[in-house]
Amino acid sequence: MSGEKGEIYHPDHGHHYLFRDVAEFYDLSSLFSQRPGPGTNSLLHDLPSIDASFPAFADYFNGTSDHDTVYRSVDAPYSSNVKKEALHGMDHVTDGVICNTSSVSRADCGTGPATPNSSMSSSSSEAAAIDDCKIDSMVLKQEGDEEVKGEATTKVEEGDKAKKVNKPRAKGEKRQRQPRFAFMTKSEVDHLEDGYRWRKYGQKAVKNSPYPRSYYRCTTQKCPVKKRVERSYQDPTVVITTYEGKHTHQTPATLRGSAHLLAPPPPPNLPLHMGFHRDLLMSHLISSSMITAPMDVTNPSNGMTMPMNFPLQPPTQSANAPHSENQLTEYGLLQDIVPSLINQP
DNA sequence: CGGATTTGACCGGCGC
DNA sequence: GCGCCGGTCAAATCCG
Repeated sequence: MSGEKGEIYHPDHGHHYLFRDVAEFYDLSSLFSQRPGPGTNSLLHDLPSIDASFPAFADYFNGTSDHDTVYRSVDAPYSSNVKKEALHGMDHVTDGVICNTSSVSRADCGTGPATPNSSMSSSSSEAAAIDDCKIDSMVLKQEGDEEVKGEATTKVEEGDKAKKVNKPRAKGEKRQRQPRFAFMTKSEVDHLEDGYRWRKYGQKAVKNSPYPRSYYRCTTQKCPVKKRVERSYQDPTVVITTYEGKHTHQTPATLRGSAHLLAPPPPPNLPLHMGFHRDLLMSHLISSSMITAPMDVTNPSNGMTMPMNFPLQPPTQSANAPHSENQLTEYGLLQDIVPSLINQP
């Protein structure tokens, strides 16, 4: 494992949680599967910069995960390794995830047809969006879950105040904010295809940013999921996509109008609900992990507000190359990396 | 013509 | 209390 890395960022707290390889990513993603009830999970509560009540990582997409957690904070010095090690005892990463994801990712970012196994590939548009490999990087960003944060939440960040609706509501009734999860993606396209169908319902100018924020709703009936898309004013090449809520349906975008493109169900050894989000995340992860490292470290205005002086593997060759070259080399790198992912123990 | 997008208005929370 | 601002609504418009 070399060179793969990424971040999970908690904007409320201003901390990034780094992972250096895919194994660590899954450890990290496990973090988001921690959905402790009140009074549980004291280990996580002890950690300096992450909320123990994060909803399941996977839940933002299509289901739940069974992972447990390990992570790292950039701000909090890596000395949190102590806790990390303590948390390692909780790990029980699900098997089979990486393998399937990798194949999907390769297909999604390759030039050939997507693998039929991929739920991502089921949407021609999204496949195209990812196929062109405009997505250079990604940061995973957790915005917290007010519903489960409870007392642990002390302050809600700007933009995290999804609380009002114009529809009349019962007296004193507050809108319950759904769990949120945000990606920071280096991409030329604002609205990244993610396998679901979205309807834009609003656009607002963002304070202190020249770029507007767009609001989307999942078009699936009764699905409460929304997402916001905006560009980072610090780095216009970075798109911040924030998901809110949890899809109530299993099948992504292909539900409508493209039944012929529907991917076959995932292999029986994989939970159905793991299909899409895993594919998406990993496709992003893989592309980003190979490309963004040097930029993240050297470019202070790339949309990440945190210093990037974390210990990382040396950049890949593409990492030092200009973006265009990155995009060119990504295919090969991606294909190179896939076997290593598959072979993860 | 139906669905998606645009865009100005409106609502409500929050800070001062 | 007031103004700012994020989020949403909904009519108008666009588009396939």
